[in-house]
Order: sequence, then C-alpha cells, then structure tokens
Amino acid sequence: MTNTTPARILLVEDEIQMRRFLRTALNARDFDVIEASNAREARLAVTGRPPDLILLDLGLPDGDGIDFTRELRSWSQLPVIVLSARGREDDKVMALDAGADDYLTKPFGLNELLARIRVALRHAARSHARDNPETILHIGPLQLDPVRREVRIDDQPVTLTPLEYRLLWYLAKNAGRVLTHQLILRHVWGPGTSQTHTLRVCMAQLRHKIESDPAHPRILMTEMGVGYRLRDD
Amino acid sequence: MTNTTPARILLVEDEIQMRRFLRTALNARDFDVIEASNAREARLAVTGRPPDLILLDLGLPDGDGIDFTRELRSWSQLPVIVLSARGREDDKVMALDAGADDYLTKPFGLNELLARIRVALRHAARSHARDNPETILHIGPLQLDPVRREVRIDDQPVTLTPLEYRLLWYLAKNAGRVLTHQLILRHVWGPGTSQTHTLRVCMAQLRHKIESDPAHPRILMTEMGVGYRLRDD
DNA sequence: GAGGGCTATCATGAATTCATCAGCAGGAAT
DNA sequence: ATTCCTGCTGATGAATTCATGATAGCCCTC
Repeated sequence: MTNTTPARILLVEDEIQMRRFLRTALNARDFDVIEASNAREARLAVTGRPPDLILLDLGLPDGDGIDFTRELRSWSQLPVIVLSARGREDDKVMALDAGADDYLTKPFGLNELLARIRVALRHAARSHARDNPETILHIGPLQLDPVRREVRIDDQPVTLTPLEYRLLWYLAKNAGRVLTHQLILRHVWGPGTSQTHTLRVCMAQLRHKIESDPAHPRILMTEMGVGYRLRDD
Repeated sequence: MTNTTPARILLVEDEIQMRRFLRTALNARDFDVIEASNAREARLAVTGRPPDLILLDLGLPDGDGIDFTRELRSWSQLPVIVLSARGREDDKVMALDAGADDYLTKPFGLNELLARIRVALRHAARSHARDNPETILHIGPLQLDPVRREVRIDDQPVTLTPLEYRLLWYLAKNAGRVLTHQLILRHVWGPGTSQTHTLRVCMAQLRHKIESDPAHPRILMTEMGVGYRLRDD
C-alpha cells in the first residue's frame, strides 16, 4: 500500500536562489526534484519521463506559466501547484481556471507548501488507483482478486472460507518462498497460536478446493519438516 | 459532459452574516446551497443526501472542524474547502493533513473562492466519473435511477425505505466487490456504528423486496464471515 | 523391513455467524 | 389520540466455520 519510490517533483523556476532553496527543502523531505528554468525546459521534462507533480513559477522568461498550464491540461492531468509573486485575485482565478490545482503567493511558508503538495499527491493517487486493475495476483493457474475477494483456478471461481482465504492470500503474497509453520500461524491465525495441526487441516481443505489431485499437490507444496510453499513457476 | 443539475454545496458556518453573504453569492452562481451552523447539523446533512462539496468554517461552536474533517475522511472523499479566520501556517497544515482539499484565510476574495470551488469540483468529477448521479445504473435485472430515486427489478418498480435505498445504492455503486460489514455500516449508517445486526435485518428486508426467492439470493450475496456483495455478472 | 517422526484425512462437536420473526420506540400524517 | 411507517433490538433456529481427536499414510534412518 505504501509507495516506496519517492515522488518526483518538477520545479519550474527561473530565480536561481529560490530554486536552490526549494530543491534542498524538497530533497530533505525525500522528494526527487527535477529542475527547469523556463517553459521550454519544462515542456521537455514533462514529455520525457513525467513527474508526479509540478511546482510552477508564473514569471517565466520565455512565456507565461498560464499558457504552459493550459497546454499541459490539454493532454495531461498532472497536478500543478503555482507559485507566484503576483498576489492579485485575478491572477489566481486565471491560473486556477487554466487548470492549476493550487496557487501560493510568495512569500509562502515551507510547511504550507509541503502540506499542499501532500494534498495534490493524495488526489493524484486517488484517481490513479481507480483505473488500476493491476491489483489482481496471477500465479500460474491461480488468480486472486482482493477487491472482489475472488479466487479462480484455471478461470473457475472457488469459494473459500475466511480462514482458507487468508491462508491462501498469505502464501500467494510470498509465492515461491518456503514459509515455516510458525510464520504461517503467526500471520494467519495471529500470535499466540502454536498448534500446527489446525494448519494442516486447513491446508488439506485448501488443497481439496484448488488442486486437481489433492493427494499429489502441484501448487500448494509441503516442505518436509519446515512448512509450506506456493509454487510460482 | 455538461452537468445539467447544479452542484450542491454544504455551507458549514456559524456566523449568520457570513452565511448569508456566501449563500446569496453561491446561489447567484447557480449552486444549490445547503446550510449547517454547527458540526452536528453538518454530520446530519452529509449522512442524508451528501452534497458535492463542503465549505467548512473551522470555528464551530460544538467541536473542531478539523475533527469533523478527519471523521468525514474515514468514509468519504467529499471535497472540503476550509474557510478560517486563523491564518497561522500550523492551522493550514493541520487542516490540510486532516483531509481538507484547500484552505482560505478570511478575508478572502469571492472570485478566488469560486475559482477554488471549480478546482475542487473538477477533481471530484475526475475521480467520480463513474458514480455521477445522473446516469441510471443497470446491473443485471436491477435498475437504479438516482434522479427519480426509483428502483426497478425486472422492470417492476419497488418501493424502498430511505435506509434500504441507501444500502442498495452503496452496494450497487460497488457492484461486484465484497464490502465488509464495517465498510457498509460506515457508509450507510455513518461512522460510529458497529452493530452488524441492524445491517442484517435491513439486508433481509431488501432481499424480500428484490429477490424472487429471498432464502436463496441471486443478487444480494452474503460473503460468510466478511460482508455482502451485489452480483454484477 | 521395522520403527519413529512428520504429514494427511476423516469425523465430531463447539463456536461463530446468519436469517428470520416479532416486538417496541419514535416520528409524521390523519 | 390514533394510525401507519420506519428503523432498532432481542430471541431463536439454521447454517457454516473451525478446532480437536483418532487413524492411516509417507519418508527417512537404521
């Protein structure tokens, strides 16, 4: 669930001092910072490997940042936070209506900027997660869909009890690895359980529902004297 | 593409003058405005028919607006724009991290507020493109028309109580997914409810009105030990 | 092959979870 | 006040799930 890779932020700013200030501040917060000093460089950076968010100064030497935003919005939903020395209300309305997601007037507090960055990334993550069906686990003939809580073997749905489901899910998340009895018991039954017998019984039932020949399992392998393993080749 | 029904905005503000000012301004821009003067009324309004956006004053008589936001975020993604007289940076960071989508310090310009409302609605439209309340949902033999608040099964209209309707609507919006008891309770009954029994009873009534054989449901499936699911295949 | 340790399977009963009926309180309409 | 509707709660029986005990099978060593 947690995104391990740091968010990449494109910083579009011509003043070199402000750029350095923001770069160090963002780097310290574990963001990847890419820099552009004008609209041309910003266009290049976005069409290359797009960042996760854009911090955009409006006063660019080679064109208005508003135009840049409008142009970007014609093909991308990348979050844009405008930083501007212009504090007039019309400027804000123009930028926001052009497609910017937020507008901060210089001078601004760093903590507020960081909080607004978090808001923008939150929004982006939400709309990303919607149309991302890649949450389904495919392991050999097995399919696990955690959203629908559905398990399929050779495309045939099988119904599992809560315990069976949790056991299979834990094995599937660690497909290929050998998991000791103790490890499985702790994760599926919770701490304080040390009765391997119940695990064996549950595993047997799981095999009956998943394996074509439960006596000679091809997916839920037992590792003698150690534990179990879900084959993933 | 154009939304014909005006956006509904919940205005949470205790000062009566500010409320009147905003109400008239928003009405003039063709928004539907619902009003609440404290957190309790706001909770009621949201759990009833949820608005499209919330304008939230932080200084409420009966509780902190931040807590309200956090509580709301535990079960809803409704856009929240905070209006506050407190302009300290920490206040902004707190509110934004609690789940607010924007923060304006009083006094603010009306045009800026309107622009930021447009931004928030834009975001919501993007991520809620699926469940916009305009379209009629067709799921198997079920038809749900949110505008007319009408439900049909095999083209036969059925009359539902408000609670039954909300339950069915929530299940239908997430057709195919398994929804845990807790999830359903939070979304339909509001946060703070943990009594699964009432949910079971309501579900039984719903089945009696929708299923041809309530004892062997074909649409409103129970997922043993987990929750319920509306079948969509 | 015999024996010991580990594993699989079946059966049974307890515990949990569900569905349904009925009763009751609160609110709106008559 | 009466009536009706809605929604909550308690009780009961049914269905499912799960742990445990008994028994048989498998694999390795001796």
